[in-house]
Amino acid sequence: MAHAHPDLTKNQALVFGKLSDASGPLTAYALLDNLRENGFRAPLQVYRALDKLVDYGLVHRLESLNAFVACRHKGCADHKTAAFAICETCGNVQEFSPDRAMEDLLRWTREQEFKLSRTTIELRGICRACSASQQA
Amino acid sequence: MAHAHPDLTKNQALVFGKLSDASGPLTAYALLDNLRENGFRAPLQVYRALDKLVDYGLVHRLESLNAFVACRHKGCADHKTAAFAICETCGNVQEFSPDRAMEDLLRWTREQEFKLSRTTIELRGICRACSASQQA
DNA sequence: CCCTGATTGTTATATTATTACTTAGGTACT
DNA sequence: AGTACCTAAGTAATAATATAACAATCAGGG
Repeated sequence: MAHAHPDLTKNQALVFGKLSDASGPLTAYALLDNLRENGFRAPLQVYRALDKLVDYGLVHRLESLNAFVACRHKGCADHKTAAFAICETCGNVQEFSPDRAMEDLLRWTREQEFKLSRTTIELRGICRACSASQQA
Repeated sequence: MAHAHPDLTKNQALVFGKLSDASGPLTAYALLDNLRENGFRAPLQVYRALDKLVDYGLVHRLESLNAFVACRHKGCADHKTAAFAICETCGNVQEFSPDRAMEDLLRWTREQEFKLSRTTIELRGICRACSASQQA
């Protein structure tokens, strides 16, 4: 996990731990409930930690779910080109790196002289496993 | 505006009208406030209309803003490949159609056998006009 | 007329996120 | 030690976004 980021504070480490252990995305309030036994009492404790973790590139926000996932994608802190495929049946999220697509988007931003700060790419649909089990 | 969609109901037409007249994205509650003089009283009136309009492809939801824009992109109801560049300084939103990028994403979905239902592509940054005026 | 289905209206509530202010901990300098 | 400064953390209140549940209305077909 050789990411370039400062040491995490106590709350950041707790939130990152929960997200890393989770099998899928968690909402801020799900994190809060999971962390009450660790002394969390208020939403802001979660949101503040999430802000930093997203800054550091350790966590991604899924805009279309209002939820958060730990980054599984080596090096994504570097180039910020993560995309997500979200299964609407099982809720699983797969992170991938659509390099060609990003090239095209970057070409557009250069042509338009748009100074890109971040990119959201989220695909919604049904994953292979769910399609397979559905067609029974 | 030759889109293929059923006739709009009264509320749908009101909401679509406001969005078409607007210079940028509007939130559901901004729409509600704008439509009080037209008899709107409750959020659901807006949300229900928006659901249909998004279905019909007349309106896009901007996930990263929790806001909605009328579609400016001819034919987007057909292939659902709209992308948005959102200026964080002036709030303007530009819709475009990143065909190459979508090809790459579709290739990925085929490889993964992921049944795509919808795609969100949103770029955040600073538009040309705002960069130009900033550097004064 | 009566049934049906779609739309709309209304109230209440759930979910997500932020503002404002306070308290605590560390570091650097004197 | 003292204090000035900065970051993190705690707390309370509230704002902003979205949905559930149910009642009323309206149009068309038999």
